[in-house]
Amino acid sequence: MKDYEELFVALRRITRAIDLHSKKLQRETGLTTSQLLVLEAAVKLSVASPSNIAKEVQLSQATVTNLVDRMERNELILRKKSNEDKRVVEVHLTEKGKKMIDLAPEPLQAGFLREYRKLERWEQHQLIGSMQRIAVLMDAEDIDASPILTTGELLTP
Amino acid sequence: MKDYEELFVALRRITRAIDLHSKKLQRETGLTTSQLLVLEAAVKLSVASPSNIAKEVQLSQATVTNLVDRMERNELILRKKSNEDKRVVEVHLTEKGKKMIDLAPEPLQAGFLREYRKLERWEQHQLIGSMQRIAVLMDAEDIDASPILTTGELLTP
DNA sequence: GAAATATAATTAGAGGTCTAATGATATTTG
DNA sequence: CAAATATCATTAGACCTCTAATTATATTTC
Repeated sequence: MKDYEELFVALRRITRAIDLHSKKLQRETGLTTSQLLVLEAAVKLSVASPSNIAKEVQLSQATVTNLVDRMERNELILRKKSNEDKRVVEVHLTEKGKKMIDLAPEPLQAGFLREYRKLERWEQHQLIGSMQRIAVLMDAEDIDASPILTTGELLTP
Repeated sequence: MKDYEELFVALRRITRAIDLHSKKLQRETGLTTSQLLVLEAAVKLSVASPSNIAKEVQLSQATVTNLVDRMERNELILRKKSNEDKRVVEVHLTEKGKKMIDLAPEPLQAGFLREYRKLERWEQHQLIGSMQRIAVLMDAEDIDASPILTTGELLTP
């Protein structure tokens, strides 16, 4: 039993729960969690370009392009080239997109939120603090990350 | 600003950090985190069938089949039909697979583990406790999850 | 023992996510 | 101004993940 195993298992359970919720959201509303976040970011940002959205929601630019593609196909947003800078694409919500954002449920499980809101303020803060602490530790660069495998023969080309 | 937003952001950062680490692992060793977990489960379980592995690592059976496919292609494992029950497939490690499991790094960032191990025992337990609490809340059924959208017109067919 | 039901695994299809390569514009510099 | 360099977006190619449908084999039941 590795020393971090409990933590790892809990992390995986959470990750999976979030993913499953996203899929459920999609079945019920047609929008996944990521799409909803991008939609919200597009409203919030004064210049809703893919790169700005990517920064806002913490995804790569390529992933945002992918999500925007799908939402454009579903007529939730429109792409428009910027006049100032022709490299830049502006993402605009359609009427349908605006309706969607009003109607869409929260990106976290209703059951979870209900329970979370029952907690004392200090308990909520403790949870947030713990998660942020882990997030910071994980974001940190893997400074001493020298490749462990150097045999070559085991690597997939 | 929604009341749970900080928590949500931290969760997303963690999820992403884990994913990025998995991709880095793959570049360096050819194995993703999920593949490594499946490999370890196959060693650990007395009957290493896809369904048992799925239970062990908390993934769907279909996902495990997918991972096993890839690892079979990379000659890390072999499939063998069970003699007792012809529906059952047994996953066996090849020599290459065994070597791999010995050499593979931990499924969490080295930097994270180093910092984590520096924490006092009670701090580690607090982190684990918080994570488990969140995991439990999220796993719980969405009991009152009535579809919020019922207009139909907004649904993707 | 044959029909109905159940279980194991796989396949099909849809998303999500990333990096690396490419294409289109802008900006900088000799 | 023209060439070199930057930046923004998209495309290509991998992999992960899921649910629903399908296939093969077991088990149950009449």
